Amino acid sequence: MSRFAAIDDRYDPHAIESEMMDYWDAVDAYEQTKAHREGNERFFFVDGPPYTSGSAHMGTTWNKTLKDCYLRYLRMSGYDVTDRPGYDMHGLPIETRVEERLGFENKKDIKEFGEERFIEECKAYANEQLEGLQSDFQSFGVWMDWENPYKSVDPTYMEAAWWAFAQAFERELVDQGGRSISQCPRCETAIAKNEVEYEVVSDPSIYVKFPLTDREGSIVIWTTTPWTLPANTFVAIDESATYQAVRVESQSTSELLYVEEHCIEDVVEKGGYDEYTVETSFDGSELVGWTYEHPLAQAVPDHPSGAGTQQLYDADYVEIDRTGLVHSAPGHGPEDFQRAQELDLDIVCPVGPDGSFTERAGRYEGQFVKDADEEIIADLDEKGLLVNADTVSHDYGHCWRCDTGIIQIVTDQWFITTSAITDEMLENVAGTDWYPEEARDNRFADFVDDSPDWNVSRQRYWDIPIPIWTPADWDGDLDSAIVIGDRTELAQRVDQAIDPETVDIHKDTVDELTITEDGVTHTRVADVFDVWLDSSVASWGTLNYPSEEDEFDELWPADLIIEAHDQTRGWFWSQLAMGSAAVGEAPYERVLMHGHALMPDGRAMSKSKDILVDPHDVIEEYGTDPMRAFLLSYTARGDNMKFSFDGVAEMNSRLNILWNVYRFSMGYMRPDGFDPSAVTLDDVELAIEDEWILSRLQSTKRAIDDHFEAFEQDKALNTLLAFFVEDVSRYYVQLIRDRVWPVEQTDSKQAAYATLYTVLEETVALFAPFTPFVAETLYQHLTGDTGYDTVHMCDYPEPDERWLDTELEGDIAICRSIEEAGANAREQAGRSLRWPVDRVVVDAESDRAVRAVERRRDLLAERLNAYEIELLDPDRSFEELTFAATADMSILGPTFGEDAGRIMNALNNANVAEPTVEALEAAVEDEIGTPVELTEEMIEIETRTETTIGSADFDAGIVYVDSTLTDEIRAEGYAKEVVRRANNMRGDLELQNTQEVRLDIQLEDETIAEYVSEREDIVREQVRVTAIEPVSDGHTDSWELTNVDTGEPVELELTIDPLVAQKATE
RNA sequence: GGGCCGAUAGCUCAGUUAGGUUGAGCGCUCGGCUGAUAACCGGGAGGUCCGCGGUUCAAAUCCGUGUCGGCCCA
Repeated sequence: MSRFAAIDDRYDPHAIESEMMDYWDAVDAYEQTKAHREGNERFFFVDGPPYTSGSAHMGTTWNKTLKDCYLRYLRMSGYDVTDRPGYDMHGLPIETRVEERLGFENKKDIKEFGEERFIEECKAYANEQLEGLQSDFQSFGVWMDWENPYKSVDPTYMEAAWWAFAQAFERELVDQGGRSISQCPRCETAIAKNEVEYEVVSDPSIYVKFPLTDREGSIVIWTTTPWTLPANTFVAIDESATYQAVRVESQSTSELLYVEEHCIEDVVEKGGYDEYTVETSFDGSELVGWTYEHPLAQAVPDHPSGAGTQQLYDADYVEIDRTGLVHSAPGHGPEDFQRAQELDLDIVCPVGPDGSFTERAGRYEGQFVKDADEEIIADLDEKGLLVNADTVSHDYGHCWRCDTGIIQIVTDQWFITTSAITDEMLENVAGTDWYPEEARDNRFADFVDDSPDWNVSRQRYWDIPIPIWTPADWDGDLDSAIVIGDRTELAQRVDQAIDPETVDIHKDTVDELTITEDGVTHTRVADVFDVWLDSSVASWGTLNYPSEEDEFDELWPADLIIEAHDQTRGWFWSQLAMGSAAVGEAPYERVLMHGHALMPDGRAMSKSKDILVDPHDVIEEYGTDPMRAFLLSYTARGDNMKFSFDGVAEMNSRLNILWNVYRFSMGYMRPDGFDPSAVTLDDVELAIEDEWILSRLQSTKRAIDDHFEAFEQDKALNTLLAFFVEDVSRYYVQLIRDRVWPVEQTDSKQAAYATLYTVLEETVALFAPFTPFVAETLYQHLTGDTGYDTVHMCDYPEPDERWLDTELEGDIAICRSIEEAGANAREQAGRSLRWPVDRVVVDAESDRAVRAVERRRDLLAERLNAYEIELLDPDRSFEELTFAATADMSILGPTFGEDAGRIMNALNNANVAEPTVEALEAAVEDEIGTPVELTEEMIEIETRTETTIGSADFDAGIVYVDSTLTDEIRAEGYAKEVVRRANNMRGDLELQNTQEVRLDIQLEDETIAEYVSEREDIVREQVRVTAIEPVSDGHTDSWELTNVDTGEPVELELTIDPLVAQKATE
């Protein structure tokens, strides 16, 4: 592309995005960019693998966009960055999708279909989904190593999990045995607590009497799961609570019930008893050891009945709620299980993996547990043990995939005993840096501290097989179990001949393999891993460890990971647990934890409920760069992001300003043949505004660097946008228009071009990590064949002290606030900026402001269109004014205490003729009725004018605009009115900038015509007029001016004739 | 039920570490410019700082409490 080639009139994100995609492909931009940094310092980033189900949602889009922004930034900063994307492709969610697809209802269907075929179907499904995600991510402009993603289903990766598990086993952090787990009865597998989703459902709510066997009466318990009563083993109470024996009576009966004292009324009401009397009080501790009869003793003859069962025990999970006595079934609930282990009680679970009662459940055998509730309640009623039966709406856990209500049962599972290394994990966490920092200390550390052992086994098909082989009739002794750490070891030890390079190690393959050692044949345990274990090994799996060792030795642990806050329970935790268990270290050093993408109204997005914003729709409507800019302009440090279409549109319009500034610049540089390599900043004499914008550029780069260092890409982007929109577009470009307009190649013009070029070239590079498409387009147009093939090969621009001048920046900041006030004052005076004013008076209150005005008087005069700038230093003030004051509360407050507020108001309202403390004291006394003693520190005096002169405050003073008319002003003003109309016509005629014309001016008012002719020079220069003369064959238009003195309308007719010769050269 | 995070202009967010009269962008509105022109620029109006209570001369800011939203855990 040739330098300064014309760009489209309008910023069209879609057009440039598809153009740049093709361009990047054509020049191998990504590959070149990576090669460019090869051999530099390495940066090890690990991509948290998205799950391969469905297409990318807004949360994933935000996540990947953040990653892309930081990776591009790091690469431009010189690092050789690892950027291998990953995909989490195993697990129950994919199994259930495939089951749905095949029309399966439960595990039996899978067995009939064949495990091997089912696994193939899962693999095909996961790969299909992966393709969709890859192309989504690419369309978001994300640059990662798409040719070479890590996939959790590749044997090389699966081996990383085997290796880690074997390490943990060697460190004696693996255990096997019965535990209370959450079971999905449809999927027939244990599911992790974090896979349980809560939904409000209606369940039975029953109060049941358990008759005491060593004394009169019954204890009362409450439960929402009648089906757990067959497994009742003990009842828990709170030792420190007070329980009471209550005599309850109704028409025919009178009986004694034991409940916690605060629960009596509720139980009496529920039982429908007419009267009650409290007979005795007991400390909770007195109840321990009481015995009762199992409430379903007849229906369930084989109920838990070992030593110590059907007794009352203290337990810390008891809440004073309902009855204060808690039915405990260690075969179901995890807390009950744990307490029963402590108490050495029998643990009985009469429920199978499919949720139906086993023979130990007696009469209920074969029924699905929830279906048996009704019969159990009826049986209790029949025996007179039911106090009350009702229903309750509450949150109940459901399977995350198939939405079936989960049940708690005790089954044999494999664990990594993370609870044994809690301290080590906490120590490892302390060594990591989190952004935001509080997330680590408040949220993550708490979670780590509380986390129980990690159940890593699942009774399913589509995941990494647990690499454990055990002898027939294994007794549970871990010493006789064989754990395999990789494929090479597998090939060496199994009885069958396999090739470690090609063997697939999914369940269907490894289940066939046996290991015979010392005459004993071992077979593999049937379970597969929890899918969370897959991604927990990503930090070495992504480096192909253990099959390749070099990269692991050099890079591990990860320098950075970037994920959302829901990963505290997920990937942040699982990686820490696995790293700690296998290697004793955290696998990451820095964590950037962002929030969730919410709906515009603040609701959570939910695909299943069809509450979502689809990134594809956003891209289609606004384009990728505006979407990226929007996403990146939000803080990535913990907070959620409310998606906003208006926000994306806003970014679109900012990028449009970017586009227009480049178009404006190149529109002059091109015809002038400006050559940036021949004319550099060192070759020209810079004007004050050139020096200023160059300094602003340095300050901006410095701020952006600081923000990136702190993982505040939002502030970096907002700083950059503010610089470009406010400093470059709104100020610098406005200031240099007059310098680049003349046809002549002036030194001033060259200086402006050299400056502008520097600013533009560095700015596109600064934008590159945020909005790669528009940055690339503008870079290519700007540099043509002289630059890199892609802007992403540039070094990220660094501040250059040589151009930094903070004093000048301060001056201009003050001048701009004076200009702003001046504009305001002009509005009051009713004089538009096109008309010059005789004088502007700046009443400066600070020495800093005085210095700025003294030094930048010319600039101010030009910007304010004033013939003269009059400066009043802090000692002097503008006559014809009254004065007011602003209170300084930091002094007023401590001095006057509770009166300070009233005095402040009085001061703020005061209007006095002299700027003295005495005058203000009088005014304040007048208002509040009591005398006060003020000092100068308490107040800041300001002026107020009531004359026709316009005035307005700025940060450090007041600006007055004197709009008195003079003939000189009239002449210039009317001439500019003509210029405006003439140039309007040039625009209508679509004349080129350099096109010269002849102009005929017809004004009906002779006085005004006289004024215009006085300043013909202005018209000639600003309309590129060669001659002002009668024109017979031009384009004519008529206008209405206003007579500034009378307000009367004045007729103006202009005729323009473009010169033919000029046309030809254009 | 518990932990963490959040609530400030019509919208999106700063300001809370360190108490001292609440800011920006967008939108709205009025205007300017008319050589970036379906662009660009300026002025203005918009606030119970979620409610209640407390500490303090003074609270958006500190403390307590409630409500609503998000994440996590039960």
